Amino acid sequence: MSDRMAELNPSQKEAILHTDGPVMILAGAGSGKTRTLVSRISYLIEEKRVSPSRILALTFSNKAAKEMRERIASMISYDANALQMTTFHAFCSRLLRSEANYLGLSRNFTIYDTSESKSIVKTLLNRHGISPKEVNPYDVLHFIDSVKNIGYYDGRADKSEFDIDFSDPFYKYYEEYELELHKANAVDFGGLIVGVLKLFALFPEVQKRYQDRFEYILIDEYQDTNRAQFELMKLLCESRRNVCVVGDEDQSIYSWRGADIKNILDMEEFFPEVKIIKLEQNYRSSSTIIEAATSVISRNSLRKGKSMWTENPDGELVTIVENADDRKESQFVADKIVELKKGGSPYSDMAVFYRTNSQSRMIEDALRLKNIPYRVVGGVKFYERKEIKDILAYARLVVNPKDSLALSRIINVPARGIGATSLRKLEDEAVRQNSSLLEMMSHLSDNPENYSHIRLNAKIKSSLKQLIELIQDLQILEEKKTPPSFLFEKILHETGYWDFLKATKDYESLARLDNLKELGSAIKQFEESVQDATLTLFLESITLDQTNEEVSQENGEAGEVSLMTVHGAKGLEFPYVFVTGVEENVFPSYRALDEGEYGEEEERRLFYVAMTRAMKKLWITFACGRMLFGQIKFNGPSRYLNEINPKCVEWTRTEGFRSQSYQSKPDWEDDYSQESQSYDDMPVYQVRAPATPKIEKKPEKQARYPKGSRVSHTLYGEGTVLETTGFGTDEIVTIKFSDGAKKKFAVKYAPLSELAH
DNA sequence: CACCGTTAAGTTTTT
DNA sequence: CTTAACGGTG
Repeated sequence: MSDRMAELNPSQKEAILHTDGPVMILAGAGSGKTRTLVSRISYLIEEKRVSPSRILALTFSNKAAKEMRERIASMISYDANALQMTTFHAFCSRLLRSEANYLGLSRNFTIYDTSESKSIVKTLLNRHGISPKEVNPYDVLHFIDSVKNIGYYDGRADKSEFDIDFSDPFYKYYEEYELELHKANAVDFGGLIVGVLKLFALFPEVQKRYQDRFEYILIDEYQDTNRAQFELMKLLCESRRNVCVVGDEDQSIYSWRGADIKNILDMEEFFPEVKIIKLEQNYRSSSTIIEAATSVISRNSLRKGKSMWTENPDGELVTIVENADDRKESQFVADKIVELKKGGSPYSDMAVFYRTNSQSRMIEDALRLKNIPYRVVGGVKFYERKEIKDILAYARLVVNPKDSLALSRIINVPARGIGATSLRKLEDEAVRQNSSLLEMMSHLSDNPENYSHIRLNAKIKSSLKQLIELIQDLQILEEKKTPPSFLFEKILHETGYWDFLKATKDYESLARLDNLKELGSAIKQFEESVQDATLTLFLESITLDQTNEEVSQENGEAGEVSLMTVHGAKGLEFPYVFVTGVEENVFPSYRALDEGEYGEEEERRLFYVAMTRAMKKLWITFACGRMLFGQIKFNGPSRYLNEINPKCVEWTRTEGFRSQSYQSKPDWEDDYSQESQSYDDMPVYQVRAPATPKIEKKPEKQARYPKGSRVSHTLYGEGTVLETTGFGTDEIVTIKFSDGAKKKFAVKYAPLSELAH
């Protein structure tokens, strides 16, 4: 007991000892949140003698769940496995499987991921004769998703409580979509949560069972929960009200998935007796980094207001590095890593962050060139590869014969002569009969005489029969609890998939064979690590936990540099951090900027998360030109760079700029007095003219760079304008540079300046 | 029905 | 740069 408390500050202790009744812990970045949570759980178990099986800890991400589970295991002597510590989605999935019959599901239901949901929406639209160009499937899917995120489900009694336009044509698609999923014995991500809400509402005795079971409930990453999850929490803790939520509104970065800041604000409304504890002391970062991050986040208006402080030393300045292009940027990062390594720091102390997964490629190239070991966290979409999805579709069909989406995916893979036209005929017939595709097909196969209206040639009929028999064989084996790995091998070979890949002897097919072998070992590994490993559970783990168990070959003491998106970095910390691609339209992303102020604030929180991962030293890099969609774009430095308290940063530039006239360093020193204590009220200084000017310039009738002008370009040097079209923001110029190269630019984006004649 | 090549467009983040 | 979608040919 004394051990556990010795290193904790008073607020942390309070958070641990205040076990009964609702508690909300507002924990700033690096304030020892996980340590506090873990100590709280072990205190409950060891001091308050609460059985581990009666504690439920829900997190948002698998990573967080895993980390907490490991830390708990090392802290308590009890069996940590009895502890329910999972993500909301995994918890709900398991709950729904064991109570499936109540909702008319089978316990082998399939979980559809986003791309599968999208396919369903597409077929629905198609059925209405609507092309994806007329109605964007994403918009429909987004509507459906938001309906579920606020906790609505079809047939809810308190309909009017929900801000949904029930006459919206999209609502009709929602209803059809739900029906379609139900027919397929499938549930999507949102449906997992809402399914439990519905179950509890319809069957109070079931709710009671779970209420009684969990004496203490903890919720981590509370700022990322949506309304549906909030309601789930309420339903679970209703009787005892022993709920502890931990979050930080400044790190809320999932509003696009329905995360609702209201969950933090409403906590007091629903639990008036809630004890609010703030953890504001940061133990992670240097004081300079804290100050830099605070100066950025304080510009957000949507926050409860928390003041972070630290006793840590000042440390080094944050370095902002300007690069000519994304390649130079990656090279800078690689060079710096080499330098740090020479200085004695292990690779595992360093991390490189980026906004989007696609940005990792160039960084990987640069690291590989210098033989720097690295691991990409999250990014690799192993389970999104065609061959993997194909084989898994077979597996899904075996487990859940109603999964018509899976069947239509593999009906002609490998090629069986059943093309789009035949498939359409079969699907139409299944819809007509209101049965699943597989069910209809096996009727057809058994009694072909009843299906003379479907014109299919003999070859197709026989290959259908073969396919159905294979699936039925596999189903029998599956029911007999045959090990998943055996089923996998059988699928791979008896479908002819393996031979079909083997026959095509190109480089790509070889890689696919390798991937399938890897899938095989993943299944083996799953079998060994989970008791009662079924194919259903394996498939579930794939959709719900995409954090591939990266086969990290430990590189002795030095470890590996970690590469990940900023979203993936949440909850982690590293002594040396590089935040890359900090440019307008990248970070903040152009997509978020479309959403206006709300999107801008969310990206700012994301940037704040990125900065606060760093312990000792933080580099923020941006590239002047970046390859995007196969084109070089000039976005200019991110607006957030201007928001960092200039006292905390130093600016540098790497080589590679052709033009000497280009000046980027702000002249802050002049306007920004050293003695100024409060920078919050200071205006935002321009690094240079922003790429997309906020203030509309009065429309110029004349082109800025008429034909024949002499101009200078940051990257390509000096040149002459050959042709000019448009004016104002639409102005396009074609420039011939001194080295003879001709290039076309949008004046709005290109870093051009005029040269005197 | 299968297999090219061409063209157009692009959610960014994750359960 | 990627991928989906389309159109033409065998």
